[in-house]
Amino acid sequence: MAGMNDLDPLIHSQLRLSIMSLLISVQSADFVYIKEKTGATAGNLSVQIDKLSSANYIEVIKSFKGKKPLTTCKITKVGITAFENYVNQMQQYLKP
Amino acid sequence: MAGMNDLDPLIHSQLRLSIMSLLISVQSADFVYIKEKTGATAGNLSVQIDKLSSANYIEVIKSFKGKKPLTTCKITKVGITAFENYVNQMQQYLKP
DNA sequence: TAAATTTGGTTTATAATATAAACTACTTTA
DNA sequence: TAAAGTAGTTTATATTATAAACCAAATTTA
Repeated sequence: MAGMNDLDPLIHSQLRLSIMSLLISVQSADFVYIKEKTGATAGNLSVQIDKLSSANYIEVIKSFKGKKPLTTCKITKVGITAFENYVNQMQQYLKP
Repeated sequence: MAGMNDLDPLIHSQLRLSIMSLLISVQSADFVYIKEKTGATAGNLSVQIDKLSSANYIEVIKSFKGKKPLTTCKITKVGITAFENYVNQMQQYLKP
């Protein structure tokens, strides 16, 4: 509770936190995998991936797996830093 | 990332998390004190205290200090449990 | 002592955010 | 070839957070 810095709102949303939490521990993950892991709807996931991508927290690579579209996500250096900051900030709330 | 349980939305909001985090470590705190510590506006604080109170996460006691109204907040047992659950859940996101 | 300001809030309106539903484009299967 | 499935995006709506406006009483200031 000392500093009480604001939590990065871009990471703080339930779904975006799940996405970042997942991507921090893997090389990359595709749309369907993230969807399954997080339990998000496709629409919501699409929107939140866009936001993280716009902030340059993640990189989105669009390709094809055979004839099906494949959206692959990777966390960026900026994203890693932002997530680490979020973790530190959040810890202050959890153990006051 | 294993279970990926949902975070209690009642606690997850930035300001309500701040309130709960503050109240978990003190006997009680009054409106003005919470307002200063969290940096919230009075309006927002009033609304969020109501929500936590409605969920029985905190107890709100209205009295007077001299001639001025005094709103005192205390975390309840329900609130303590909810906060502890939130902490455990959040930890899974922070260290995947 | 009357007017202005401060205190301690609540209520209401608006902005931001999350979510769901509908839609697109293409592919596979019956 | 019609129906169903895959992999998403777009748009509309519900939820949530925030700010602005307001209120009543007390206090300060001119």
